[in-house]
Amino acid sequence: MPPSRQPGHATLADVAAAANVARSTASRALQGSPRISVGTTRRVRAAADRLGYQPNRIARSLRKRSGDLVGIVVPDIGAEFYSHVVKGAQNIFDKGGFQVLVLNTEREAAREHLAIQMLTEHRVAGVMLATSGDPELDIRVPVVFFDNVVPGAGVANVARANHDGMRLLVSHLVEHGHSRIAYIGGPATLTSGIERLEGYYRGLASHGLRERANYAQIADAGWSSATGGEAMRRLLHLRQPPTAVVTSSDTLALGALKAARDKGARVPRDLALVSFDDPPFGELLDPPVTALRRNDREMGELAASLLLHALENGATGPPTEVRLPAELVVRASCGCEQIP
Amino acid sequence: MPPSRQPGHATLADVAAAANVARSTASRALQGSPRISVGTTRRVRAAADRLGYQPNRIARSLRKRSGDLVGIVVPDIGAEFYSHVVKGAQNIFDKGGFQVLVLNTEREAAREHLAIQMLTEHRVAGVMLATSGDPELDIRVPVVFFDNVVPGAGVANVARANHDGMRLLVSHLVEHGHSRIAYIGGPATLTSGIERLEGYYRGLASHGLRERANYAQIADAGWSSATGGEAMRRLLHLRQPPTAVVTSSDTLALGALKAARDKGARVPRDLALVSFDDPPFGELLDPPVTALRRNDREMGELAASLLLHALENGATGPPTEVRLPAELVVRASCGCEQIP
DNA sequence: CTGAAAGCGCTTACAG
DNA sequence: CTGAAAGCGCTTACAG
Repeated sequence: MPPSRQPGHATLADVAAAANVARSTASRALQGSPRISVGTTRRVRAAADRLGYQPNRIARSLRKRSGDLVGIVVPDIGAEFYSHVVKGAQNIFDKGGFQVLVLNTEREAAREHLAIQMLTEHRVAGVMLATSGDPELDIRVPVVFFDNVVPGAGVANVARANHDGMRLLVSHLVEHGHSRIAYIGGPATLTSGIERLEGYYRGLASHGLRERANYAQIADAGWSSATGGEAMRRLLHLRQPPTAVVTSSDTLALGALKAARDKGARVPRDLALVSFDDPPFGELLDPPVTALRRNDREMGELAASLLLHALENGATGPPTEVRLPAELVVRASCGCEQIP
Repeated sequence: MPPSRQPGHATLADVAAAANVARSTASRALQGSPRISVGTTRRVRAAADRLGYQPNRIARSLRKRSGDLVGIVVPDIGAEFYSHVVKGAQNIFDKGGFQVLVLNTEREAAREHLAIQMLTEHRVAGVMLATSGDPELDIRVPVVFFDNVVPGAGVANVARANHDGMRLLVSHLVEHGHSRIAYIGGPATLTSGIERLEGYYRGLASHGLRERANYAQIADAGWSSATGGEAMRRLLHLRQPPTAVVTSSDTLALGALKAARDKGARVPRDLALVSFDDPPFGELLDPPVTALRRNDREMGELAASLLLHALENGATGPPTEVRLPAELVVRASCGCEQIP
């Protein structure tokens, strides 16, 4: 026996009966098919309104063998960066008529794996994924990787210009006369961890500066402020501490800034600080932090557009590889503006 | 003609054929039904593995007439508060076996209406909604309202202790000797806008302070920093400006702080400032801001738990009304700690 | 313990 | 222009 009828959900059959037509006719009328006469269409629509008919998308998806769901998988929806990406992406998917299933992985490969599986079981049309490094990715639908890139995979890869960005930051510190420039970044396991560290080294090299022992400090996988602070403390305890630090995220910058302040180091007088990822309200910090402009929402919009395009036109050829350009926002923590 | 078979998606029929059993048996084996012999179960599972079978949840939902989707509707997923709520809620739904469809409304009633309709058409099991005031809400599934309360509606209402929180803030300023205390808040149309303004007035009253003309300034519906700044500028231009300001959100506080600083008002020496909703990294601001501790994630977890409970046990009786308690985090902007 | 059959609510070739 | 029929991929009474 099927479960009892849910009250409050008229079906297409109900509408058809009320309008005195076949289900097929009702279906077509509701779709606005030109094959149905205007009179019938009107009658069906009226019946649907009268009954408060709301089509069952589950049934439609099953029958059409394609739904209007799309998945976004992120390490942490609570992180500003990801929530902004999701927002940007949703803007685009909305216009494309897609609904968004958001999954959190907490940066665990196992959860990422489950997330992908769940999305597959829901037969999503496509996926936007900021991978945390699931080693055995098995995605059977079009996927756009963002933030962390999987070269050559999916229909597109969207990431920031990590190399350029870091070099921009390092160069700016060099212009301030620094040569003892340290680095605080996330683990060098994923795109941004690897590329920003490389960018730091290249930045040093391009100015003829040498790499110093223990000047590259690595925080935890969550790029947490706490471990950013610990990294800063380690740097300050070095026999020859740096005169400038570049952090590879806003969260790390904030932790580092607080640690420096707690240790009595005045920024930028005793220690200059610049950061990837402009901290929210960076201009209100003490001191205001020089950083790279955020383009979180743009990344989401771009990634979503690329996915949408693939969904509509079919994926063709190798993945599109996109880098969002870096732009420096100069404030005081680098030494540019004097603090009163 | 039905659309052609999608490659890469084995069906239950495929599994059954491979295991030499009926579809019904395969289904039961995969569900771990005790009615099926261990041998058969093993055989079916092996076949499923071999074929990479991933059940079609769309089909299952249609047949069972209930799915594992739940909806969360928020005004702005990019806002820290909402992204944290969503994260907390997802934690809970995850454990309950539900997937989360997140919808943005941009604070527009029309979009909220569409969001609810979309969720209904997807036959979600329940909804968590931070309403922006859609006047004709028509939700046919269990709903938990959060942040903005709709008294008596839904299975539960979860909000912060807005009255208590504001009075806590006002009282603290009074303890610092202030009597000219102004307010910057969001529009008094929704729960937090209304209740925080009321809380401000009650706070004044409970200390025998009178309401002063133009001391309650209202920002825009997005509680944006920009309009918070404008409100602060209006206050500073008053013939008799306040000596202390309480803002009803972190974003307003940040805008107000910046405006005050730009006008040359030193905080807290010339002007004390306290805020609802601890700003992220409030301790790193200049000056560190005294505020109410955030409990965003808790709100999400609580709201989700209440919805889950209703889903499992059926909604019974009037809605549960929950208020998350307010707690003051004392820093420097109120005048408590002296700035060097 | 297993299977044949019905049916969830739609859409769409096919026939008229 | 309209309708009867099939079928999407499952689950579950019912029968054996």
